Amino acid sequence: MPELPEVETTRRGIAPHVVGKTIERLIVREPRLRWPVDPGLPAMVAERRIDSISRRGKYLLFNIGTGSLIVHLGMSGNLRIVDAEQPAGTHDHVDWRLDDGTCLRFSDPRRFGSLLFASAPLEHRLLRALGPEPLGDGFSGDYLYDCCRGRRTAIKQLIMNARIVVGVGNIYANEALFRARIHPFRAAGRVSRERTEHLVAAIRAVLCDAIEQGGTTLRDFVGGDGRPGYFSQSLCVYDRAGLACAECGRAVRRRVQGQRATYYCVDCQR
DNA sequence: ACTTTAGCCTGTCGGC
DNA sequence: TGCCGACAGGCTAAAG
Repeated sequence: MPELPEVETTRRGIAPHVVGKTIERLIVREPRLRWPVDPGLPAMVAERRIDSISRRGKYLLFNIGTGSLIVHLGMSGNLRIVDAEQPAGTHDHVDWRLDDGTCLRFSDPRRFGSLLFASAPLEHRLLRALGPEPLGDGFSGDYLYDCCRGRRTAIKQLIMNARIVVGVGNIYANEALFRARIHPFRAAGRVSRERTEHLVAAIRAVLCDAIEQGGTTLRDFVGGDGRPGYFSQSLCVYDRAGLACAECGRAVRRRVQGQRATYYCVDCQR
């Protein structure tokens, strides 16, 4: 499941193979993604040089002279460098054919991913209202504390809200709350100033650790080089219902919160 | 203004 | 062996 560390791992994996090269042809085999891919998109990017690949939250931006090609991996998407001769499989929806023969392939079984073009990507409807980057200066204990004021929503749901902070999905929200020893169901407005500081530090730490380990592979995530991520081995609570908490030994609890699984330690998290 | 819910998709897995 | 329902989940839009 691509969250920020997986997207960043992908970015780092593919950048050396595509930056500085020119898109000879963009092949869209399946336009039915999260939003239908604009039929005019291949023409808009053809013959353009990829100057850089940047990331905003979970979006990857292929910066070409006239704007950016925006890619979101959804929950099952991946981008890989493949041999152009390799036949496309059922879920290989898009190919970037580059001028030196390199082929970048977008594969996404569940088709929750997206592919769009914007001349000013940060002003695009989907990116405009995003909160600060969790690893940037805009995300601080003060900021998060301000966001929590008067909110009755659970702290876990608040940190997963991309308008508050980007890139924190279910896995890392669970892990960060465990590290910060905060109960996921606690009302955001009842988290102390000191604890929001800890939470910010925990979110940063868990994301950095995951990036260092190439992301988390649960079933099918692979980076741009096709290798899985190893952070799964470092998970303390996620997907560990019934197993012993690494801190106190008590069984990790699983509860459904807002349609998604929440894992936590009843003793360690308050 | 905030909070909740439905919906988009398909592969995988447990139960029968 | 095969069928079926539940589950996985980021994100938006609409409803409450």
